[in-house]
Amino acid sequence: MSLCTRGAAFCQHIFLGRSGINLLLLLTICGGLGDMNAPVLSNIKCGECPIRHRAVCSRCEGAELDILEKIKVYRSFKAGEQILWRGESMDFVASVVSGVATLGKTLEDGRTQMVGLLLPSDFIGRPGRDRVEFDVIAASDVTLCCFDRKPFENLLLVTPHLSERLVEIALDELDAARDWMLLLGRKTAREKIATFIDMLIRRSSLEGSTAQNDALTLPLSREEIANYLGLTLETVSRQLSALKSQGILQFKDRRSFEVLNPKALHDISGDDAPR
Amino acid sequence: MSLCTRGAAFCQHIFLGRSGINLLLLLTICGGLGDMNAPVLSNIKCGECPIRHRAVCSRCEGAELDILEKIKVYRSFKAGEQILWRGESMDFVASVVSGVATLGKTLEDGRTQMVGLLLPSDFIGRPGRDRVEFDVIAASDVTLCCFDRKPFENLLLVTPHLSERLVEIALDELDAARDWMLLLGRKTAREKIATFIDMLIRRSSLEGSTAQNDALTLPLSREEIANYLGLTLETVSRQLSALKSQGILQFKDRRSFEVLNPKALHDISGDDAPR
DNA sequence: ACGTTTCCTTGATCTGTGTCAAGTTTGGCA
DNA sequence: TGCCAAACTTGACACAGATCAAGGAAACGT
Repeated sequence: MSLCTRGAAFCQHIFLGRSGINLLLLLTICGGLGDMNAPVLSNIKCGECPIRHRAVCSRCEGAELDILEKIKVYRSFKAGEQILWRGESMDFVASVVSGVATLGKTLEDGRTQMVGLLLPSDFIGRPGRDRVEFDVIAASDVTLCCFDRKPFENLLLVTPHLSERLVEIALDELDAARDWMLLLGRKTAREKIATFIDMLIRRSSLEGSTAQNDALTLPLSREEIANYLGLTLETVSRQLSALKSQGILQFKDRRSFEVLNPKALHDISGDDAPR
Repeated sequence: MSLCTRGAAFCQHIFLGRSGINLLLLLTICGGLGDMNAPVLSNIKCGECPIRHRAVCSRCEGAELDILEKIKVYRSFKAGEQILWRGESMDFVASVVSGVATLGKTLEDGRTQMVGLLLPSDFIGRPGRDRVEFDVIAASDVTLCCFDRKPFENLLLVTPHLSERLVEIALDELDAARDWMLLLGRKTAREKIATFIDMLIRRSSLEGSTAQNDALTLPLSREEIANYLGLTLETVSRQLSALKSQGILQFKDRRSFEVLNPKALHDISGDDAPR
């Protein structure tokens, strides 16, 4: 299926610039074949779901959870696959169960800026909006816990636990977006990189996972990091090398590394409290 | 009560070392004299309120409006006055009735980035959060329609028209923040200025006001524009001069100007559709 | 195992915007 | 009315980061 969606993207861009065709294909695929290349993980029981504590459903219990359990569908995407196109109407909302996805905007001439990073437990979609304002792309293999939009919106109306959490999530995103505006507008390349890694540390410590000795993995390629930070991939590479040669980071391979001096890193980031 | 909180914020800033003196003056004015210089406009009847059609109360009618009418208090601030301090607990929420306010974040060394611009009908404050994450400053004389936070939050719980609109507003802000991330991360100085003026045009055409022949007023100083766009004030000045000498803008004085060629301006902005 | 491709690093150079420094205009106030 | 401070403009120069270019290392398909 990943092949198909890519094909769709292709057609779309050639013929329409944006809209109809790929939707049709997407629909066919999802309805018809299911995810052939991207294995459809069988739905995990909500009770055993690894992202339950932070996801949109975190406040729901008992009967509410049973309903969600019934209408949810897991869906997987291969790394690089496009999950949603800008301007497309969005027929589902979802939580990220595993993997990393990016929200991106692009100028006509191809310059792109990432406007959000979706890590496990993050939410895609908004009540009352059916168009996405950006592209959503799987940065790694991604599994989503999807709900058809209409049923989900109906459920929202009668489930305060759900809508409350959703408002919270939206406001958190707004705060994050504003922090990022400060970064994009005023921080140096060095500060940007430090802030980014600092954020990875914070985020990974939140996931009650095995805090395996400060070992971390970059969820993005150099180019994607550049798009997230408003830099070029060369500058990202140089700054990472600088942090490495200063003994602040140590790389095991291109993607995984250890933070030898978290304090120094945070000082460089320019943010105040460790929060 | 606002006086006390301001006092607290004041001490904090003096001791932490960030732009002390003007705060002292500000305190004297606000605390000592009350808002003498900033005349408290007598409350306008909600029915006659100029921002009703877009503000948080826009969906309310009849009984709901009566309640709001009863708990609202107008409050005015002089240009330059600080309305809220970052980290301060926020004991009211408000709609901007007239004037312009800015949301700003500052790095330790004084670099600042504006993360939002509040024009008439825009809303300050969020349900479920009592701390502000940025400074709010009156860019011009400002009048706010304020509600004490607690009563307002209680009202939210029983007034779907209000909470729906509030969610909408939060999501609009999120979209705006993301557009701004693209601007900050990827646009050139020239494109930034063009986008900014383009936004002013759009915003002013929304206010059903007298569309007086494309005459517009910059709501911000050069330095404030620079902070909004992630530039320096010199660059802002140069880019405005460039647009002037290219016959795209014509200035009547430093703040008010006419757009001679809106099409060219929009093309420069790099955004796609005129929306 | 091999070639091919993709991703990453590093170097050399260029350029847009920041920085520093005068001037100039404007508006408020005595 | 004229002075003064604040706001703005303009110029000269510096520099962070972009761009252009070359090469290296890991991943992938055959």
